[in-house]
Amino acid sequence: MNLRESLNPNQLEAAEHIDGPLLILAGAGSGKTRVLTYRVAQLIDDVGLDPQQILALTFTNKAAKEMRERIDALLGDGRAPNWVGTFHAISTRILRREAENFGLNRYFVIYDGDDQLALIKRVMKELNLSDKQFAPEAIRSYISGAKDQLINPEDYADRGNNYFEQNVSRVYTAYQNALSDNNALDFDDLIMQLVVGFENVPSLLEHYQERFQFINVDEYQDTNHAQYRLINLLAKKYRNLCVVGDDDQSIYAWRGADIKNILEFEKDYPESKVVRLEQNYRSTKAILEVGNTVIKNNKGRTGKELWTENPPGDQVVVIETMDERDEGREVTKKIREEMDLSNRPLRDFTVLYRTNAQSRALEDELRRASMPYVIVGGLRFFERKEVKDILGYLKVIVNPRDSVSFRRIVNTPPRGLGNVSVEKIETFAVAQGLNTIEGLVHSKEAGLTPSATRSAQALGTFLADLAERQETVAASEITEQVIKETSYLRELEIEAARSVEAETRAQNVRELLAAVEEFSERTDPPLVRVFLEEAALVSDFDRWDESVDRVTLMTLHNAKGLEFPFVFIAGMEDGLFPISRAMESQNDLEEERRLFYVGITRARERLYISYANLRRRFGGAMPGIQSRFLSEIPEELVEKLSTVRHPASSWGGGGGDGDSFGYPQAQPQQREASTPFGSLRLAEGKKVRHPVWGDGQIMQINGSGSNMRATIRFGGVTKKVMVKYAALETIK
DNA sequence: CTCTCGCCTGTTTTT
DNA sequence: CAGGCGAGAG
Repeated sequence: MNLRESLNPNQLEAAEHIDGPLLILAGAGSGKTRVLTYRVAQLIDDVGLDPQQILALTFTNKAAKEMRERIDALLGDGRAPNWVGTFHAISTRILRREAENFGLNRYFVIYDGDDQLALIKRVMKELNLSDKQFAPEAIRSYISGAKDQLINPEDYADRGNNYFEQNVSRVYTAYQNALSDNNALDFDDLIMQLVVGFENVPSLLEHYQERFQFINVDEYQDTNHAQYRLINLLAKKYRNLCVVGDDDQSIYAWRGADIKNILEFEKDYPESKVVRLEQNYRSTKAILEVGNTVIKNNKGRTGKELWTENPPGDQVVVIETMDERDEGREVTKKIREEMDLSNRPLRDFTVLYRTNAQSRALEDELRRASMPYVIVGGLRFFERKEVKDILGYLKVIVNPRDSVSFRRIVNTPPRGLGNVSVEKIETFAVAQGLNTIEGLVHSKEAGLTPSATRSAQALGTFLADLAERQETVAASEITEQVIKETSYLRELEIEAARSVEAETRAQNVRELLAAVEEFSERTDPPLVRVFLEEAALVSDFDRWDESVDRVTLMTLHNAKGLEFPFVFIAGMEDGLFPISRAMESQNDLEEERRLFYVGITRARERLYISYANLRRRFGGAMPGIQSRFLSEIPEELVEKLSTVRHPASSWGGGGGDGDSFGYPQAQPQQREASTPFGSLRLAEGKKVRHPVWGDGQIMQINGSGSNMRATIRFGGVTKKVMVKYAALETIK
């Protein structure tokens, strides 16, 4: 392995740094994975470190896998470190190993967002909190936020809270107890419990500090406080901590990521070395310049300016389209053109968008054009109803205390065990100190109707039998038995004859079966609980096989860390991107801009950006006004295309109010304004009442959502108002 | 107890 | 438009 030949001077400086903290500020496409892998390989090969002393943390399994493989390839002798994984996977691994020391049961199950919500709803019911008054989803996100901040229920209760938070606090306390009763941890717990555990048991922390003398963290700008703390604890003793990140690509503030972690790294580790990687190896000069100019509009960044020796490349293409279908057609057309022009495979193309819902129209058009595609993300495979149903059985088998899964499966498919019976069984089980399976088996004593008793006992026996055999039998066999016994697949297949959805669901079940079989073949021993672990921690993104030749569709968030020769960013409209909720605060808007930056910098050769003048959402239509971000792109770097017929005079001229991109904006009849008082539908010509100026007529509307401005004539005077602040009401 | 119908409401992003 | 939820019938 020759570092000198493979790396540029800055990369080399980072890769050769051995002792002490290291911060690598790595711009998009600057080869950070390369540096990271070389560094680790070097630590092992040249410095002679035991690979097991190295810990490497990533955010996706895919990134972890890639890193492991690349290190392996460099070393070429199978000595690659074993502790390379996502925060969640590594934490889980330690938690299970040390469960007894942390006061946990090592067979805990992992609850995803769905399970969390189900449990929260139940807890709320027990507390007599109306889910109308307090949205369970909102409570869930508050609790999740608290855990990201390492705030436990007691601390949460002690903070000066408002009324809503006081109720969150009650739920949080009860929810946490319920989790423990269920022997379950939610996603956020995986990190938090480990931190808490380490803090409570110093000897254990010390053990792991000794074990992991060299720690690497990828995407450091995305760490939240709990993750930060975890790293901090582990690295405290030897301070051999290498973090890599890019503050310009921080796009997860909404889930607790704290950009301060990277900005203040040097404060935390004053002796640290800082290396900047600013040479970009990925994109053309044009693309990079577009990215640079856009991101410059953000304040509060460490300030990098990427450069490249790559060719200048083509202008960025901005396409105006009529509506989302037209946009889909246009994207398809451009892909075909590029393919024909330079003989490119489909896998060279990706279409990125802000919200998952946008994939639909794109899919329709791709399908119509018979262009194979794959959607990465969206509703995750392991979160689909039918898949979760089957997994629910497995979860109960592994952990019969899991009442969330128990409730899910006890009457799925219907077996005559309704609410009344289930509650009787549960009350009985709790009173007798039995788990759910035992409760079923002994349900004769629970006071059910005779037919319900029979049903419950049959289910109980079935589950107990599988639970008993789970250590000796492959996960695939257990899953097959569940599917057979419940007739789950058979029912779906019968239904599939007349319903397309049923066919899809049947396929998902078959795919699950295939996944368990694949797992059972490659794992030894192929235990159910290990399979469940994988299912819980593997995202759809990780399952994506990029070697198959097809167009990739995904959200901009999912695209981070990837690159494609041809990138399309669709739905470039105000209110959609930037998303309306983010348009009011500077911070949120800057995060949206970073997201745009991430999108731009995915492209190697060619970047297409499109927007639609009309976008159907829900039932109705929303006018599409081109995104404010478009005006931040220097005109000379842009080639404008449009499928919309314009009067010749409208072209290229500074149309109207100056914030336009040179296109005449669509003038649809109605636009929706969001105001603190709710949404308001306005249209030009409509009459409105203003609290100060009285009645008037709308002459012109600019912007949309919370940014809508209207020009209104009140008698003789014309006023421009910000709809959000004007407290208008419509009148006949 | 189960199923179906119709109403309501909601789309940001995810480990 | 779709998925969730409550009410009411069988």
